[in-house]
Amino acid sequence: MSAFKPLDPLLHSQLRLAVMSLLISVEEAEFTFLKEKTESTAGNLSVQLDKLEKAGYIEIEKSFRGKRPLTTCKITQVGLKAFEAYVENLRNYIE
Amino acid sequence: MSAFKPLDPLLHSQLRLAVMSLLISVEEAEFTFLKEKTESTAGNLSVQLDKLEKAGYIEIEKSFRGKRPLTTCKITQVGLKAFEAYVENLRNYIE
DNA sequence: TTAAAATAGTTTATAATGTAAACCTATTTA
DNA sequence: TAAATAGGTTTACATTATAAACTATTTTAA
Repeated sequence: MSAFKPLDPLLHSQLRLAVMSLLISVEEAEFTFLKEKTESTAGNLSVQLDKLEKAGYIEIEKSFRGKRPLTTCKITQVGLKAFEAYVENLRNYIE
Repeated sequence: MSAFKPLDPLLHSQLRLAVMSLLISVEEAEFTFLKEKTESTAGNLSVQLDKLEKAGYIEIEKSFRGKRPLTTCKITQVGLKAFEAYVENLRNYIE
């Protein structure tokens, strides 16, 4: 019942979890927005977004706003499911 | 309000979190009990218990049961506070 | 008008971390 | 008495997280 199931290592990471948490509520967010909200460095954020994308948890779209590059992220269905499963699992550890 | 405060790295670890979770409910547990419940290897558990002890989150007592070594762990007040703070913080990420 | 600073990131190097394999010592069993 | 079991610890390795350094473009200041 309250067995400790493995916690998805992709989500059990402070910054990636914060990113997913944000993406769940806004459903589309810019790189700079995520950077500000998570108070992370750009380098760290860039790396972690890549990992989430490679896992299929988020989609990253690169475009331009005016003349400047613009990176936009949104959560996928796979990502949403994974997040929910992670939270459900985690509850057995903290409740 | 829902800022992402840093998650205590000592607790944001699958095995250590499971151990703390167990110790909160039983308040005294043997090495082998923790090993079984967490389904960890002895080596891994040994290392993680050391870290928790060095942080002052648990107390480890070594004795003998009959002729065999017996390692008993219990959570400290510091550990309890840290766990509660961790969980409180974590809620901002997952709720 | 060109040097400096800012924007929006990516790549790379490093340090920390988690994990299991290998190891140790004593005890029990065959 | 040899082999297996109990109860761990130490160590080596591979994975990670993180920030520093870097790239490329654009805006601002002198």
